Amino acid sequence: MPELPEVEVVRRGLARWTTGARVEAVEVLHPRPVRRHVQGPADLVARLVGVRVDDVVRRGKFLWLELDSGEALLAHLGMSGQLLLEPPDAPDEKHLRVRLRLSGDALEGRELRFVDQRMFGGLSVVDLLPTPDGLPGGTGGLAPEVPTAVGGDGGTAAARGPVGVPSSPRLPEGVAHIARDPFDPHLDEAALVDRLRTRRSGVKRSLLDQGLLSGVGNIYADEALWRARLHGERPASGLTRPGARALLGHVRDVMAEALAVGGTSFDSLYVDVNGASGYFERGLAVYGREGRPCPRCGAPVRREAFANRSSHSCPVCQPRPRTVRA
DNA sequence: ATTACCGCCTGCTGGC
DNA sequence: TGCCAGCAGGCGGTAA
Repeated sequence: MPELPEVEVVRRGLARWTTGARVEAVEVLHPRPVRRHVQGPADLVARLVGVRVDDVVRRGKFLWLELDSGEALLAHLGMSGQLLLEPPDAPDEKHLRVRLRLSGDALEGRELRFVDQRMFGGLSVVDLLPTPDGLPGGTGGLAPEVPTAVGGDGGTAAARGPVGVPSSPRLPEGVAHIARDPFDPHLDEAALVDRLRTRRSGVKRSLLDQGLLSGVGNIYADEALWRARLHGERPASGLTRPGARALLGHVRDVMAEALAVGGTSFDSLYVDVNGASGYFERGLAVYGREGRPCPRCGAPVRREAFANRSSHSCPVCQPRPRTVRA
């Protein structure tokens, strides 16, 4: 399930190999992943052929290619989307949805493929609009190399290192409602802390609200809450300012550690542009580990229903809040 | 404005 | 063996 670290790994791969490339041809093999391009698949193709990729930018889990036409190829990986760079003679994946033939020196002939089993994700071409505040819209450019080291101390240094460079001060149409993410240098953390503390819903639900803070999904929400020793159903309004700041620090830390080892690959559904898995699964303390010992206290990890999915936590380190009587 | 829930998708697993 | 319910879950839409 691609969350911010996984999308950033993909962004870096695309930035490295497709910046400056030109789109030669586009083939839409399934209509569903381009459903958000309201003018239809033929229009999407027409807008892409002949344009050049100027930058690859990410905000939260949204990713886009800035095009020299003034538009953006906007992508969301959803649950199972992949953007792969492959030789044209590689066999088509079973769930290949869109193929983009590109020309560019760094590509060495490879084409870009959007592969998506469940089709929650998709591609569209939309206008690039100025940001309301005039600040960069997200993280772009050629970031430092993704470290290939596996294991080690979990990437404490990486948690403090640079994540990317600012993009142009533009956002694709329809992305303005997505908040800045924890790696964005223009995230207003004080304002976020104050806003978080006005929320009446649970702190996990708040972390997952992409309009408040973007990039956090179910995995990293559970991991950050474990680090902060908070149960996800604690009301966000009950956080102190230092408590909220500490929680955001844990969100940033766990995501930076995951990024440093290529992200989390739970099943084969998340891979980088070369098809390689990430290694952070071994860094997870609670997510997907029901019944196994809490790394901190040894109590068996608990799984609870949460909004038609699951939450994982330690029953000792993260006690449930007192049941609130209506 | 905030909050919560539903529907969208496919593949896999477990129970009967 | 086959069938089906349940599960994975991010996000847009909608209703309260």
